[in-house]
Amino acid sequence: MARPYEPHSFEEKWQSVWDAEGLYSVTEDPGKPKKYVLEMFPYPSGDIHMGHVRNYSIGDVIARFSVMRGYSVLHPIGWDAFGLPAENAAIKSCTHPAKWTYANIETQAASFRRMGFSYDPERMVRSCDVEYYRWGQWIFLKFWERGFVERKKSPVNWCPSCKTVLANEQVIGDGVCWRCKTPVEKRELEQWFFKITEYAQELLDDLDTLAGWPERVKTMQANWIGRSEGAEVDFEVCDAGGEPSGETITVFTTRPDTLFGCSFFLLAPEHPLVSALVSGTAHESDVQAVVKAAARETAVERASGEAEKLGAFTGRFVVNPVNRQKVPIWVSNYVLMEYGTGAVMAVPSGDQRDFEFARKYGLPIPPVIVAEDDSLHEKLSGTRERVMDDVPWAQAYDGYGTMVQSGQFTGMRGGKASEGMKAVTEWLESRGQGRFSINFRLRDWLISRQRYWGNPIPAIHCPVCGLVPVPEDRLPVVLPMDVDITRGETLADHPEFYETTCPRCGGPARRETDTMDTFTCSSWYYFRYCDARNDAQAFSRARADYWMPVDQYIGGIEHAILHLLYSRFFTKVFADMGLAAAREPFTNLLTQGMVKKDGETMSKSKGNVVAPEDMVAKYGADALRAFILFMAPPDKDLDWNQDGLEGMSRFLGRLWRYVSDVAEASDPGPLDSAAICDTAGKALLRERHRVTGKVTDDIEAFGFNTAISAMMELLNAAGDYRRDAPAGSRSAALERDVAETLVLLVAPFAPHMAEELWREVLGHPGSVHREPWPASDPALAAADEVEIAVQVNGKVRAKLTIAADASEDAIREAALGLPKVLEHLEGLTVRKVVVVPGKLVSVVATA
RNA sequence: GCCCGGGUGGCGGAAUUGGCAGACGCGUCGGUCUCAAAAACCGAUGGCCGAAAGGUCGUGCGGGUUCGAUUCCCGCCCCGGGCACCA
Repeated sequence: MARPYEPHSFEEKWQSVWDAEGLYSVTEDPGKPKKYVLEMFPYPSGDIHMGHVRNYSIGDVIARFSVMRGYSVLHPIGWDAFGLPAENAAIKSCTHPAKWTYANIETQAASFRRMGFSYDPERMVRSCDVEYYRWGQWIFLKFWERGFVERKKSPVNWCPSCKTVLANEQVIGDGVCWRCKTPVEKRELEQWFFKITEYAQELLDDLDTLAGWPERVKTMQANWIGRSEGAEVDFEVCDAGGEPSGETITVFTTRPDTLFGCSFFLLAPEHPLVSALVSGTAHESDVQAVVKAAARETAVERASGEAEKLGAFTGRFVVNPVNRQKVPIWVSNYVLMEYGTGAVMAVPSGDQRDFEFARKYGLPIPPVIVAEDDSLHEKLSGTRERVMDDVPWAQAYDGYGTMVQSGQFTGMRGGKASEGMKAVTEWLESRGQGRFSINFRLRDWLISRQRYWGNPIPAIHCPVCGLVPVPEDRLPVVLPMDVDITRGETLADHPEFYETTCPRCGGPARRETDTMDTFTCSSWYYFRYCDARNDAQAFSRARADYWMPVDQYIGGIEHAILHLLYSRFFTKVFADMGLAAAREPFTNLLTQGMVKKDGETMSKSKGNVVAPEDMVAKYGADALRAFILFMAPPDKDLDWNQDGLEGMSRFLGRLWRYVSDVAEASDPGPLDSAAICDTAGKALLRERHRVTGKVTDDIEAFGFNTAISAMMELLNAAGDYRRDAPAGSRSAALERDVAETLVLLVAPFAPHMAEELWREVLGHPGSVHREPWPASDPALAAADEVEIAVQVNGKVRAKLTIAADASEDAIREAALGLPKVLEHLEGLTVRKVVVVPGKLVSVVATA
């Protein structure tokens, strides 16, 4: 009597065997094509959740499938182990972040192992290990050497809850911290930056090369980089007496074609010139009021665009270079110091914000671009001088149209990237008062953090020499373990750490006490995996060039900008440093959807967490893995439902029983397909080849749910054959072939059961996971007879069974001869017959 | 406001160079087995009308193209996500 399907009797056994056999250890193999399959490495939060199960199950199927398809597969795992939660947990439970982190890694790794994921154990990295982070420091120094590191004072985002600054990318939604969702504050601080803006253009351009990325991720990155084409225009400032002073303020504009419509000029409240312009004048108090009001606005208000537009006149003027007209300088809160130059030429007829501001403060709104169908078009067409100072419009017009009241440019076509835009810019350029310019929204990456549990920035502040890098041969700067985090201490509270001497002059100096953003650790870990135990280099070029780029990257959409943009930047700098050839890190990207419960994200606070461990305890890892992939396509959100898991367990049990039953007969030897002549046998043989082909195609297209459906169909067909075909006529060789095929197909999804069946039940000596993927013969997959639907006037009236290779004429004739069809054609004349071979016949008839 | 993604049975979902809507699974109902239950197996299962044969409606809504539309086009509605005073 065959054993029942009891996953707990063998799942952990095989995990040990696989480890002992070194099944997942991989080295560079020039004889095979390589494939680098990578899931985003996890933060060791302690317990695994369904999102992990889903993410890593997807990767594991792709990795195992790729091995069976003959690739040399790199499939590593590691831990993104620095970060704030460890500090918070340490404070809460009076322990050390390191202790908490390493303990979590241990439990989480055990859970991953219990899921049966196929990771190369020799490549595991932990970003909080000095063997790893020392190379992060080395990279920092190399970036510094090449001019990509900068320490500067600027308005930065401060999270009051995390008590540290954040990069722009880490402020999400309505101006809240990406990690704790607290509204961030602006502070003027001196901080460390990576000059990611130097790569803005390439980061944007190369999105076009990423054919294997979801369109929306590329769109989000493109929007984030925010390239604008336009011009810089120099405006001469008038002195207090209203006479041109020779000094200029430059603005960036995407619409130089509207320059003749500039009726006022704006400065951001934080603009350094503001106080100089108004100090001691009658306008000072009004302007200061606006500046103070702007400073009080929270990031949330300002970012949402809901803050009311406030402004005050400075009493001063600039000269519009195209018409020498004097326009008043105002200060307003809707001008951002961070974008462009912090100064704006306001064209209220062409920009909605300027329009609203002009209406509020009674400033002129001279039209300069009018649409052909606008009532003003006829009135102003060809008018060079300004004759009209207001518009009968309810809002600004920013579309294309004819330039009016625009001097020698009048009559040209205006609008974005228009003829007029080019002509005005060229004219300015010829006079040295402007130039074509490109502006990016992307800011430099702020990488310093005022936190303890991170990678120390290898820099020294010397009162004599200034900022001095820690010399390469003195790396690593080791993170001291005796900082008392339970009292909220950071490195800045630890003189033993920061008191040092200057490497350049030898005098007393202070070591930098900020640590690096954890996103710096995750920006290059996939390079380290290629050569994880190298203690002389971050990684060797040869190994990196063998494995990189990652062929398939899998992770959450929440990193659409953050981690994925930073990693692309690192990879480009590495390439320019000659460290590796790849200019893009991830060739194909799969962003998996969230796992929810009753439409909500699972969280402890909502009390709706379904623990994967409980599911494994009840149904085994195989059922859980297969089920979470069966529930929905990987990129879609899914709602957890335990009943379905039970169903998956049933399917695996049926498969187990089928293979066990078939294996009871002695091995009949290889199948001769040509020997299968009976209808039932041929049908099963066809199904075996059809399904094999479909599972192969589906896995390649990430259609894991339909791949599993197809296996179910094959098992159903095999069961029907076993049940319905007369005992004497059944082919043992066919059944054996179908059983083995099913085991091979299911191996990436349910690796333990497949292994138990393969080795113990079917009696093969080696691992199923080293077997070649089963082949599908399209000739055998094709049916020799097909059923065709016959429609009369658009409605299916009959079915026709006919040879698959029947000619169109034969199909037409057979269809028109069917009794049902004749019945529906009675009294009608056939006007047209459409034949789609293999699909249907459509008869059109009228009275 | 702008940009993506989505809307298909009781549920998850399947089907797209336009060709039989609802594969596969869950659930439900009925049956076999059992003293009984569980497990397992078999069968039915979009709505409406009908005893049945069959008919008819049906892929968010309204139009259009076509022999034929879940699929293509036009105009909307709803849900989810991203961006948002970016000059």
